[in-house]
Amino acid sequence: MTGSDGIPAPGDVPAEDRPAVSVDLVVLTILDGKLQVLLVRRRHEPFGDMWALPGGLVRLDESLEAAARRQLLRKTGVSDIYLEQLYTFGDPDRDPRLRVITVAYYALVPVDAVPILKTERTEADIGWWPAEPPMPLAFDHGEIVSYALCRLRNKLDYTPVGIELLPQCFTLSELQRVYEIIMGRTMDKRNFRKKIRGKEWLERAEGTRRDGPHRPAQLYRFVSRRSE
Amino acid sequence: MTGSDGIPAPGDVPAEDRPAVSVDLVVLTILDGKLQVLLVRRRHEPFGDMWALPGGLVRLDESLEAAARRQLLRKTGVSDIYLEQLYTFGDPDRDPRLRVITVAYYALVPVDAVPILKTERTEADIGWWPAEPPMPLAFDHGEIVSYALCRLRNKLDYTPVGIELLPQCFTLSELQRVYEIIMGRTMDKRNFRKKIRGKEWLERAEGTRRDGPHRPAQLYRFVSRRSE
DNA sequence: GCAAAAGTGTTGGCCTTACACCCATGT
DNA sequence: ACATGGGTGTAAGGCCAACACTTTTGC
Repeated sequence: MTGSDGIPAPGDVPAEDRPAVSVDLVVLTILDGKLQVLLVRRRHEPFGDMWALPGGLVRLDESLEAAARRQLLRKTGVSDIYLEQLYTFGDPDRDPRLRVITVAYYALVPVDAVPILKTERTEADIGWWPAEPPMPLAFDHGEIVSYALCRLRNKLDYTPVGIELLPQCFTLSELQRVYEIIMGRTMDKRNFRKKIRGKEWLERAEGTRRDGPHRPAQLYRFVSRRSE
Repeated sequence: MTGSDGIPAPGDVPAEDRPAVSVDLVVLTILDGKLQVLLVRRRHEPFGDMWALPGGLVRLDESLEAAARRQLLRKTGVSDIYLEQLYTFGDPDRDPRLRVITVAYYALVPVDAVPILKTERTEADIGWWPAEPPMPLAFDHGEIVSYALCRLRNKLDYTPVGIELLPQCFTLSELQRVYEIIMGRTMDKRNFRKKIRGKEWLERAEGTRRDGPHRPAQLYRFVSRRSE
């Protein structure tokens, strides 16, 4: 069956003329005062021994987001996390073996929510690497990471994205540090507090954090988050 | 060859286990004082006789954007137009026949740049339809159109998107009308002019437009656009 | 008592909004 | 002359950036 306009219906295209479709994940966290991205080491050609984004092929019966969550769970053990579709990269030459179109997602995880990866990476084949400056990655994954960082920064202007990088309770200074790390610049403490106090997504939690020879800090919490 | 993590390399997946990949286009214009979207009438099941977004399968050797431009050229005869990737829709059930993942793009065209479509649609199988209120469309195309409108409105806040809907020379009133139509609300003439005058992407053109029993309007132009 | 981070207000500039009248032309 | 859209300024309020000192604790 062919459309009246000469365009074949999808089912008429031989399956071998179809590209493969994958998802790739830019999983970001804050570690050592820097944005870090989760990478896996490739074991095979092409790009053997290079670092790459975690990802994998989309199964025929799962949605794109489900595929992304499956990869995330497999690599990090975390589920129920902030995940957003980023962009779809489909340059015909991005994989030298065959045509692979990849739908990129990005995820933000509090570093202490990823138990497996809290240890230093030694020579394991998965680990956190600084998101900047860009390092050479397999395929077009460097470009995908840049794109994710760009999106994250824009998004921070109008949504409480920093939320996802902190544990349930946190101090305002910790939140400010997250913002500073993402934006790559320092901010004024009073202005920062003025801006975010009054946001509807923030509320005081009970208790304080005392973690040093100084005044304890009031704890805060995000309203209506996972586990509420 | 199988990855050390048990994940098959893309080439190891039988081609028949791959989804089909298409692009769909949300081509928007302003016509009759409304945002209108270009639709084609389906001639076959499923969704026979319903209206749908123009689109088609991605060829193995072309990039996603190239596929989108090819479809755009085929349906409208226009090339060299503003085109942006929107989102990728991949619900397993979005096409009842087989798994089709579609990468949606949106495009903005000045209505008078689409010669074929300036006529009313009669009973042709392609034509402009008001983008709002939403009408029932084939597949998940209604959702895609909503998404495009949402994106367009957000984008208008910080980029001169309205550009793409106007001919090369235009009056400030015409530009304001574009903004009003996109945003769905009226704006104050003096404030509007204050805001956009001083934008670096706008410059006065020579001449005026006199098209009625009233004062002629100064023409403006966008800097560094196609044909410059 | 001192080191270290927590906490707190005011001011000036800029941007956004609201608002009303005269101008140039065609008929 | 009049009808029609083109064109212009000002004042008030809100938002953002700059800026310095006191408080509470552990040692």
